[in-house]
Amino acid sequence: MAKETIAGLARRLGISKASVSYALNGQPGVSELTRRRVLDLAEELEWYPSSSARALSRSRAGAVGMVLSADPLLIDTEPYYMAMLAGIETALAAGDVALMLRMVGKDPAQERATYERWAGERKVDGVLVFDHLHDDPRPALLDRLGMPFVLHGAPGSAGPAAFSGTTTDHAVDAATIVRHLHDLGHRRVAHVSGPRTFLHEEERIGGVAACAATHGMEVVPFEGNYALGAGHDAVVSLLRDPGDRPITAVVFGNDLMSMGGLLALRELGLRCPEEVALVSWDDSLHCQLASPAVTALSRNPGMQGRVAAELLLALLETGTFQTRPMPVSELVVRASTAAG
Amino acid sequence: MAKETIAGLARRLGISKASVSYALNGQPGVSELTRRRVLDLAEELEWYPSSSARALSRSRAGAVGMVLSADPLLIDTEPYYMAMLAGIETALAAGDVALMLRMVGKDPAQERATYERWAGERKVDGVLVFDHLHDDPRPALLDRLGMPFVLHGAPGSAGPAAFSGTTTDHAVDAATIVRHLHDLGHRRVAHVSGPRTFLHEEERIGGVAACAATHGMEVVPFEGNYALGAGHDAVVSLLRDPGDRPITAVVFGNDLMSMGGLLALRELGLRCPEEVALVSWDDSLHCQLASPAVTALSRNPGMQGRVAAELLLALLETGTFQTRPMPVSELVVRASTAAG
DNA sequence: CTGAAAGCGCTTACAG
DNA sequence: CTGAAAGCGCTTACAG
Repeated sequence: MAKETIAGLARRLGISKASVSYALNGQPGVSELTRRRVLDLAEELEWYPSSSARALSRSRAGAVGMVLSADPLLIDTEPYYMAMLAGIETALAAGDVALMLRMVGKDPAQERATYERWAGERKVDGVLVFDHLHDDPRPALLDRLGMPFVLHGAPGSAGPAAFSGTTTDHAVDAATIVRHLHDLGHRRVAHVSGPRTFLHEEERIGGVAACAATHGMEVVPFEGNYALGAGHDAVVSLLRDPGDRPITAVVFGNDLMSMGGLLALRELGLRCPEEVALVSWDDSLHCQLASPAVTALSRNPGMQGRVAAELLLALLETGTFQTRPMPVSELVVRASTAAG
Repeated sequence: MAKETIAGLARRLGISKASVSYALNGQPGVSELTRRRVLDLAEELEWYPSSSARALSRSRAGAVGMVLSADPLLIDTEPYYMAMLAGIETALAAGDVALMLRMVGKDPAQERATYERWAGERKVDGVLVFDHLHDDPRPALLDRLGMPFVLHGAPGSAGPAAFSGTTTDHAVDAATIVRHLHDLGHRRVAHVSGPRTFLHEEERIGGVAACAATHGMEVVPFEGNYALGAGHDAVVSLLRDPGDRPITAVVFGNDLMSMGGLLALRELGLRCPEEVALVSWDDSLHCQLASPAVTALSRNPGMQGRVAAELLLALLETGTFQTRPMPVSELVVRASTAAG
């Protein structure tokens, strides 16, 4: 079949291209009868307007982009991403916007190059950006490029921002975790965080320290990189040599590090939770399946993704910035912090 | 900055739009000097050609699509998808083609509607299709739509196909697993497969049965749905009441069902591997982290995704169908099948 | 409510 | 090697 066009429909119906266009887009300027005839014919022919022609004349791509910048090591194992993606796609599909996905390594230059290219080619109308960094160059870059964006996961401590984003109050989450450990009698705990270049990790570290101080607890910080091995190494270096005041609980920045920590405890012959309790800052199937199952903060990545996507759609629609705080996370208590 | 166009570049350089276009696209028809001046100016201005204008005039979207049609339950937990996605994106990025991602529920109508829409709008130049089904309606649909596609994971038994695809010889993989269990002394095993609507599951079931027969082993089949609960329920119903000839090993169609099976064994008080051995048809971090760690077939989803994407790029480039067999999978032996 | 026309920003024969 | 022009398939003021 030769590809049908709007001109073809117009000819068949004996009307002008403009009328067909108005009818299709719900614009005024056509009678209801004409509109119906157009819509019926389009359906009968299984015809859809060309996305590139539409994009060109509207100066709107009808798609948004997302760069997944992550360690190849993590990308295929971190369940958080996939859950968030599902939420994002759900919201975008509802708004009739397509998702363009790009995966690059941990090299920040590649992420920036992708944004420059997308902006130059007008390939996407906006982007979703993740993990607010210290001195994050991306907001300024995207502003310069005229590319609308939503920053997902900015720390809650930031004031009214010059851009759209979801925020999480990590200090509250930190307090939830610390209080839980305090209630169980822990007085000296370790906090194995992700890299401090992430603002949310800064906020978590501060939150854990502050809440611990309030409760007269001591915190030993350890900076990891979210990989399994980092959790393992952290536990080995923190717990191999207990000393006189041993650490009795470890809080991990994500589920993979928690799993690494669990493996290390086994190697060291330390029993969990009797000798060392574990808490993960992200919940996932890994935490549920581990033995002992790991107590974890349930952060609902699917919902977070959905909200971030909705903010982006709203930004594209109305041009106004919005900041939307995520609900406080819930701690799912499992065997790894069972009362000793 | 007002958005630069090809006309603007031409004016600045005092040449025609055509020359600029030829220079950018590596076409003959411009002097080397002119080409350099164009390229240099484009770089200086950080200018890229508009993707929609290009798509419209070339009748080529510069993107391919992928519909992830899966249970919401599985989508956020099945690591196989994410790994494959990474491989796909790697290949596409190298070919300068964008990836359009769409997630829909398990409803096949939604997947088909997406293809119809994409074809009508000429939003993508081709699609990647997964999981060859019995009487799969998708190849015929895509042919009718004139949409090039690659079918990933067709069974190896199919003859020279009328379309491009990667194939896996599941019978060989089945034999690898069955022989391993036979060597360990197992004579009565269960095979908890995925749905039989998938051709590859048919082939696996047949392969397991055939190889077992050769070795004088008995196989109890059980049809699952790849979800954690299915693995759990299978083990409960197969092993709760051992009888006189108990099942001593269970083969699961994917990692999630394996994990469910492991949980069920624990509940039933059956020791693994001493009383019941476990094998998973997919490897993942779950298999590595489980205790006992689960013996699994390592299928390299990243490589599979990469090859499928390369086939699609080749198809778009040359228009010729290719079938590419995947290498035989390797069995990673872990504690769940340790010699009793 | 309808039609003729310009415009979105490229690519590509076709003359020179 | 270069320039003027048509075309890709829509949208959208502008007249009627």
